[in-house]
Amino acid sequence: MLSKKAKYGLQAIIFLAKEEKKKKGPIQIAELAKHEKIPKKFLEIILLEMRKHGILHSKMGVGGGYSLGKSADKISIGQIVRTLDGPLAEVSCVSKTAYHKCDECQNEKTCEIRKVMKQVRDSTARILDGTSLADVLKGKVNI
Amino acid sequence: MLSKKAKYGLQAIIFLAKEEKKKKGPIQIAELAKHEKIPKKFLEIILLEMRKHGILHSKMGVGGGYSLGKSADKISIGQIVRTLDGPLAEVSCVSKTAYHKCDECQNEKTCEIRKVMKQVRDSTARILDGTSLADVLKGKVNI
DNA sequence: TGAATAATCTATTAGATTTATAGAAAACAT
DNA sequence: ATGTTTTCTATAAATCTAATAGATTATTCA
Repeated sequence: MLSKKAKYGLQAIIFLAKEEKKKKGPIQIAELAKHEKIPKKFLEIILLEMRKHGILHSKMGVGGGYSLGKSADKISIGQIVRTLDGPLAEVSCVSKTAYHKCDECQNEKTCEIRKVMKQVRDSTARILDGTSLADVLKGKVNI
Repeated sequence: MLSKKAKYGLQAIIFLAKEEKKKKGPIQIAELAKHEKIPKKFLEIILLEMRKHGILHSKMGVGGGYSLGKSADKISIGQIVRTLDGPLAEVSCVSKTAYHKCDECQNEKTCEIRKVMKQVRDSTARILDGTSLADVLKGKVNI
């Protein structure tokens, strides 16, 4: 399950992307928190984390606030989820961004659990890395 | 990420399925724990949970132990993971087995996060529900 | 230069979840 | 009856999640 952190983060960045389109300047944490009904102090942590990963850009002081760190078609949902919730993989031995051997593992080459979970990771990554914020805004994501 | 519980459970049931093929009788928790290097008391809980879901069968007393609750081709990896770790879905509003509205949600119909996460759930479910223990034993799962 | 604004940093915390462990009770075979 | 094996109840340490509080730093503008 996605954590609240990831959900809040997705809500927030989608809002920022929408505002960006309207050519408004940066949005302040307080406004964002109020609009999306997210606890302000918690949102601070979330935004900061995304900024440190280059997904967002911030500016202090008067007229400051948060805006996208790159164009919406360059930010994938996969990047956002990884930043806030860690690797997509269900077992660390199939993670591309944070590989390490499972402690329980006897033999990675023959592990059948690994094979199944690799399929899951790959299909998840294909979807999440293949969907950008811009796609989401355009409603390009179909059910 | 899969919990240790789910990993241990998968290891254990794969071992049971292999032993079943050899026409041995039921396997005792102690033996299973030793063979798979799983803390015995923790394994008890895990096996019991799978038994209560009909995935495993148990017998008390001398000559007792655990065996599969149905044939290996009728047990999917999806069932096992759901039993031990809960729903596959990343957000509860796209879960088939445990649907409920997200608390943060303003409008489920238009939620773009939901649309992406529904794709992820569906592809994950397709893989995990489409892979049986029998497939795993046959090495039918390809990387 | 100084006041106001807004992000950033440090620290703490309540509560939930995960990963176990201990011991007693119930079921079963011989 | 006795030993074997699962099952139930209870507890606990460690970690993670979600959040809050307060001080600090950077920036703008008058």
